[in-house]
Amino acid sequence: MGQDLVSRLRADIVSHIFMPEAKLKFADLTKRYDVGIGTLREALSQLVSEGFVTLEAGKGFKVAQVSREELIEVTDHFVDLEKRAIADAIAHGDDDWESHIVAAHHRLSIIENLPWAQRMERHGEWVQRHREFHESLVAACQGRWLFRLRSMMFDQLDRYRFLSKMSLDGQGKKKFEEHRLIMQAVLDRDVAKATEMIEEHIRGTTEAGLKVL
Amino acid sequence: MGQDLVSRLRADIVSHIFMPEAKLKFADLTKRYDVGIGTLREALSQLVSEGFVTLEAGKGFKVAQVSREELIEVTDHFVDLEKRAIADAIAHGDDDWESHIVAAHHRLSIIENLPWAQRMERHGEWVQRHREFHESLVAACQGRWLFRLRSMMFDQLDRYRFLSKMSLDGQGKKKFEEHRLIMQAVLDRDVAKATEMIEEHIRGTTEAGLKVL
DNA sequence: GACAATCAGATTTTCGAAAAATTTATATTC
DNA sequence: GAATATAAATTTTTCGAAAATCTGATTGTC
Repeated sequence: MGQDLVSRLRADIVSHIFMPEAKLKFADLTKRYDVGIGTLREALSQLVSEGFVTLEAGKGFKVAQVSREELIEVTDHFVDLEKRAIADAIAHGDDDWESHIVAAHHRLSIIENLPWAQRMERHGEWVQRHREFHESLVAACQGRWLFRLRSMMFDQLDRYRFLSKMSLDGQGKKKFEEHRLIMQAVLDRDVAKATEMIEEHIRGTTEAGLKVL
Repeated sequence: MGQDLVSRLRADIVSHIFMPEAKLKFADLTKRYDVGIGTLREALSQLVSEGFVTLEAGKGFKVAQVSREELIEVTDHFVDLEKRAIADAIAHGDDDWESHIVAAHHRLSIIENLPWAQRMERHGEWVQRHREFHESLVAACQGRWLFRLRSMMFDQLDRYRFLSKMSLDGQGKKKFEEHRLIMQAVLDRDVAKATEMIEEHIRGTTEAGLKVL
């Protein structure tokens, strides 16, 4: 399915299998993903609007750059949007929303509790479950564009989260504890605490990323 | 060129040539725009990420809905982002930026000074020049994502601007004067006044749109 | 040697035909 | 007559060949 190809491409860009500014040639990609040129082109042009890929007319597709400046800006936008989305979700969330959060957190904690080496092996899964956990927190957000914009920024941060993975080694346990506390604050419907913790959580990761860039 | 097709499609959606929720069939579109299916698909999938079109797997493309709720939400996001972008642009803009604003305003005023009937005839051009004027105001904005997000919301508002066109009949002169005053405030580097005026300018149009929806 | 023109190879872009899927219409059964 | 199954028609989706474009090397000229 098409949407799945977009996700696979994005995942490969996020995990730096395709390095920033690398050329994305159709000849290579059709082999790697076993799809036709047209299908690929459609997926890539979607990633252009998402900001992961750039397209220069006649010169083809390239992986978008990463930079300190962008990381800082994206972090600021994400923190701002995420706080609002969390508040919105806490205001509107029901029992179903709560139980989905608990479930997503459990799935994430299974990987986060693994020994370091194993956790690294399953980094792709971690990214996925981490995304799902954070998304579950704001799933009850009523503002559709608020949700959309914050998800866009979250996806962008995923690229930098991978970079910070290296300088993050010792911090695994700390991040894990933060996830639990954020969940608790959200379930307690404590907007002030939840937003404050989220901000600290995100900015901490960004700090680590800035060290590598 | 591909990008141009995206613009033409967007313009036709904005101007309600394709009504909200209307099905976008390839058979029709290939004739209308005289391009192949693949090219069309690429353009449409870009409009999906922009939020103008929806895609249900296997069921094809449809024009995205419009609603009071969305208009209100998009307005709020746009006002917020535009104010920040204007402040950013005023902080960084140079002489070149200023002169582009004056030029864009002049081009817009040529159409806005036309008698009502003629102005309506050239509504497509007005939309384009109106976009260019507003974009020129924030062109010096350094935050690339701030610029991007605000442009996204501006494009969304274009859909509703068309709706408000009808209930706007008497207000043409007022809007024209507002554009001049906003330009003046920006050129004076008066952030407080510029942001205040922009907000009033936008919310006024949204009010008109809400009457129709 | 510096610069422009030319050409071959590689890459992107476009297109429409074939395959897959969905919807609509028709027939069959209870 | 309603419900289900079958067939036809419509529409979407995929794919790769052909056209257009770009890149880089080679040749020729000043």
